[in-house]
Amino acid sequence: MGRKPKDQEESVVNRIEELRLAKGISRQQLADAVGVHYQTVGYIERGEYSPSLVLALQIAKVLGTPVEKIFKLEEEN
Amino acid sequence: MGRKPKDQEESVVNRIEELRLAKGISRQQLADAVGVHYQTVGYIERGEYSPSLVLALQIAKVLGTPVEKIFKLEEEN
DNA sequence: CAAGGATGTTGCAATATTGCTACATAGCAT
DNA sequence: ATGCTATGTAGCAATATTGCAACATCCTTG
Repeated sequence: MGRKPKDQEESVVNRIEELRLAKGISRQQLADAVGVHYQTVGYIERGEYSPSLVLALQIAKVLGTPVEKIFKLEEEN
Repeated sequence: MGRKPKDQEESVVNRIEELRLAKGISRQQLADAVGVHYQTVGYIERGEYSPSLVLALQIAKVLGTPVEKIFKLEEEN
């Protein structure tokens, strides 16, 4: 599928790289664990994409951390 | 924007209607609170769409319930 | 019977997300 | 230097998500 990662209103920040490194796994391993491409993980870590809910739930499960602790909304209040 | 709600691998179930009614608010009110269309809330409640992560986080915030308690992955294990 | 609110459903357009391929760099080992 | 791994970056195609308009039904309430 696909397109190129682009703009998108700068809506979510995440701590997945930090948590991933704490578990000592690579992007490729995390990608395999949740069933996506390693580039997709990269785009999400850099904040170029905010993931779908399913993907976010799977990542949270693998990292053993609740969704709200990993992803935080910006432009709050 | 748009297209029509379609297939999509049946991936997530949710309890947002239950929680919304418990708060006594309509779809329109929930939609206003999170900044989407009321039809969008309908599609999500019926499971025709799984929302984006941002929308899921906003809904969870409005309903005062963590994301994992509202949305559950299917086809687990 | 109006009139209105909440909801369901369909259609089309615009944008976001993902898969996948290909190429680049840097580091670390052999 | 050659290889391998991890990562960044770009493009294209396919699909998912959202906005929005128009219509419907079902329930109230006047």
